[in-house]
Amino acid sequence: MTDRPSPCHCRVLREATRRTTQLYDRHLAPSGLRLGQYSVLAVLARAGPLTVGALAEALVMDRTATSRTLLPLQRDGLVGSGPGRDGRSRALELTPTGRERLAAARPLWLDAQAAFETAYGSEEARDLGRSLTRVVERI
Amino acid sequence: MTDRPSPCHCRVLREATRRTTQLYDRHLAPSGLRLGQYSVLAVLARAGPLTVGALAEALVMDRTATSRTLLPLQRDGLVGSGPGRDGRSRALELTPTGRERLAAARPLWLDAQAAFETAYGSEEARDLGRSLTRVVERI
DNA sequence: ATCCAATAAGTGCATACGCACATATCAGAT
DNA sequence: ATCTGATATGTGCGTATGCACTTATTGGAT
Repeated sequence: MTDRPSPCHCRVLREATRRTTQLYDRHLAPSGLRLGQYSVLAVLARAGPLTVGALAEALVMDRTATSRTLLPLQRDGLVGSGPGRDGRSRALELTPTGRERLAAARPLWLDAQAAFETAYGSEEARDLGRSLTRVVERI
Repeated sequence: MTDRPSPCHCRVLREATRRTTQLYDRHLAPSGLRLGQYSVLAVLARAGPLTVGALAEALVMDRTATSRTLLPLQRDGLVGSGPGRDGRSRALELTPTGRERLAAARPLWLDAQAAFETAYGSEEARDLGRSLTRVVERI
């Protein structure tokens, strides 16, 4: 019995993520936000003013990628940046417009979340979430 | 008790995928391949000549995204395309160079796969793979 | 006061991803 | 032979992602 190596963990992660992102993006489309942008706004709404680095850490994202993800959000006036405590850092926070857009998008996100759980199973979804959180902690 | 909605399934998927992709890409770096490119070559090596559409389906990827993912691989001579049975379709297959690169990258991929399993747990990794496969099937 | 390692962020470059739309081809109905 | 709906692919556009490298500040050591 020649042990075949297990299927690529990274590949199946990416495949599941592509499918799931499409589902969420379809639901969020009327809000004009993508899932990634919704996540940024949600973090800023909950965790108050953040530096780029802190936001990146919260999103488990590269700092420079976060920086660029912010560009369209700042361009559209959803996120504003004031001076940080340093001359180095910026303090990012939602604008009033940003709060409105987030509020408008939230029911759509809830729909997407519900659609995922209906299709996949609520229990299983909870377990999957725990498993993925462990991936972030350990990898 | 106000039921807070569960954490965003899509967000945690994306976060885990970002981390994991970085791990695999670091391991694969000496081969000059990214994990996504390695996946393309691996599918073509196993499933013989494929059309763009069939490759996209195998990778659970949008057709047009697949098309563009192929560009650097074709530019670098790792994937070749002959005429398909139709005048419409192309038949994609590995070039000899592509087979060499894939063979060279495979031990690096095995390292990455092993690193993931060591950090995350082999059993848990297998379960996670099954869960993610179900996501692809159901979402 | 000056210098330097550490910190926060931005740039250049390349790949990754998908939607809306356009183009080419084919297979079957007429 | 022709028309038409289906099929296979490509393009324009915009966002997503991260590495290597650079710039600006800062806090402390001298």
